[in-house]
Amino acid sequence: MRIATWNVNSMRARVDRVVAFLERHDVDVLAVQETKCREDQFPYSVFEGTGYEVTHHGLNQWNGVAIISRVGIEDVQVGFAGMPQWGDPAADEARAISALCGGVRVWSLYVPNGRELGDPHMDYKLAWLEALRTDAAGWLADDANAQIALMGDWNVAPTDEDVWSTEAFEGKTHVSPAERSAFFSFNDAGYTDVTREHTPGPGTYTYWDYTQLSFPKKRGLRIDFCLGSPALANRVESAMIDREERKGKGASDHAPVIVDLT
DNA sequence: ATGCCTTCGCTTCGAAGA
Repeated sequence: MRIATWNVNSMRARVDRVVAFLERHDVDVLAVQETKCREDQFPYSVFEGTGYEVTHHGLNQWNGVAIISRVGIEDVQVGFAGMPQWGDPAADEARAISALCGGVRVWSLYVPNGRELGDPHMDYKLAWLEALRTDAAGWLADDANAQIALMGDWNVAPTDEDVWSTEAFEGKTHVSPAERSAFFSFNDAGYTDVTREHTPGPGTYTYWDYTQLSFPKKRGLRIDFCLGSPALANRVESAMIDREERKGKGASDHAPVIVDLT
């Protein structure tokens, strides 16, 4: 089985690329982030006849997460227990959706950006990760053999190797000790990044800013990951980042990450 | 070995992205 995650930066603007990507790589399950649309705006009709089912959660033009699967979509869950809220008045954001796909509990996660160190959005980001970690630890406590894939845009570059320039990111979000600690705390909860050993760095990224020729200049970040429970990690045969998808007109600023399971 | 930012909704510029 082949699973993948991709921050598409608008499903409506990118739907043709998404369908082509699924076909080109023979993907079974795709976790999508930043659909940037409401339910009534999601291009469901494009997926009719492709053999894929879709579940989507979107509230407005921001965020939005979906799962596209041809191996079934069962027991859909929107958000997670204790998920922090944002805004005034505080409200849930569309940053997490989950479904059972071919025996794997697949999560599509869009971790809050953080914006700036010291910004309230950074507190929100850290609280969001902490709440998710607590929940995710509980899922394994309930069933140590569960196959769980925490896939998405984590908005954290876990190591210095995951940033094109540590100097350029001095004092910036995505690389702070607090964010990296929050990311690695998932290891203590029983989840490991299943992609890195198959996509070694340095210079291996999943995101390149649209501005200043970041992609051709190889100025990127590695921030999109699949964290697997022990039972899922044991099934991982390989992983790859589809850099080709970042090229050309109409590309997302993120590249898809693909994981092959036995 | 790719191309100088893109998306959305609408105060057609501003907010958000990272």
